[in-house]
Amino acid sequence: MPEGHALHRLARTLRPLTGCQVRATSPQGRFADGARAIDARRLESVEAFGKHLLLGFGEADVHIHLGLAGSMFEDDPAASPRPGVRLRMVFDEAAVAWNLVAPSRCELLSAADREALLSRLGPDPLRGDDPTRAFLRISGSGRAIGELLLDQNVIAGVGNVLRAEVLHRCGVHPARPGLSIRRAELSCLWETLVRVMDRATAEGRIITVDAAAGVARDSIDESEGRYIYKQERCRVCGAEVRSWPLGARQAYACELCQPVA
DNA sequence: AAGCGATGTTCAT
DNA sequence: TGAACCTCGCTTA
Repeated sequence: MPEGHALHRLARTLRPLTGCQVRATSPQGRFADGARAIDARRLESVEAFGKHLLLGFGEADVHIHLGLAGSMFEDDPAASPRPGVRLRMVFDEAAVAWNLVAPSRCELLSAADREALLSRLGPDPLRGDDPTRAFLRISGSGRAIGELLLDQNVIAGVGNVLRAEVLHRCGVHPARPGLSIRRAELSCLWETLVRVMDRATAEGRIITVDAAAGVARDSIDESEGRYIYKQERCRVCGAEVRSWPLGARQAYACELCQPVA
């Protein structure tokens, strides 16, 4: 289940296929027209912006958003795809096939559509973007920082796990209004996002707790690799973690490490 | 076998 | 503010 790092990781994996010709189909049928439109074209570009993946095929981009349940996986070009595959792209020159399952979005975008999408997204910590715009949005808003972080137009790529972990790392309570967040806290939030998301892109999962001495990082269980998300107790101070709905998702906070004032 | 939640978003009310 | 949607895996029976 993908936050921004998963899409950037996917983009990194797919990018070497640039230049290859595609055979595109929609076994499930719901992207039949789109598959026909890109069939036999060459993949020209692969880019991730926040949680959005854009595959350039000539004049149109395929726009993929995995949503909550979507995934992409690789298999053998000779394998018969399962019926639920929305888009299957076979790259014969690379002897590989890529399958898209259960996306919330899979559509063709014109250049204008692409521009419209990108212009509304906030800066992306994984693209080396300048955070100034995000800082201004937050400083000027009375909405809770926990809501603002999930707003893709404020910062692109942050999901519920990153929200919880980054606010905790920086000692910022999710319910504090954006305009109460101090400059140093804004910088901390952005720098922590960059660091955690870079690492998550490399490792394929969001692990924020450092490995103990002598413990191989690979052996850290995902649920134990986080300070607060879905934890019963804060992994820094041991206090009970409070959890409540905020901005349509469940927020988590340690009221000792993240004072409301 | 059935139900529910999940790292997400959009649309309807 | 809430429901719908996409799929899968985990829990519950």
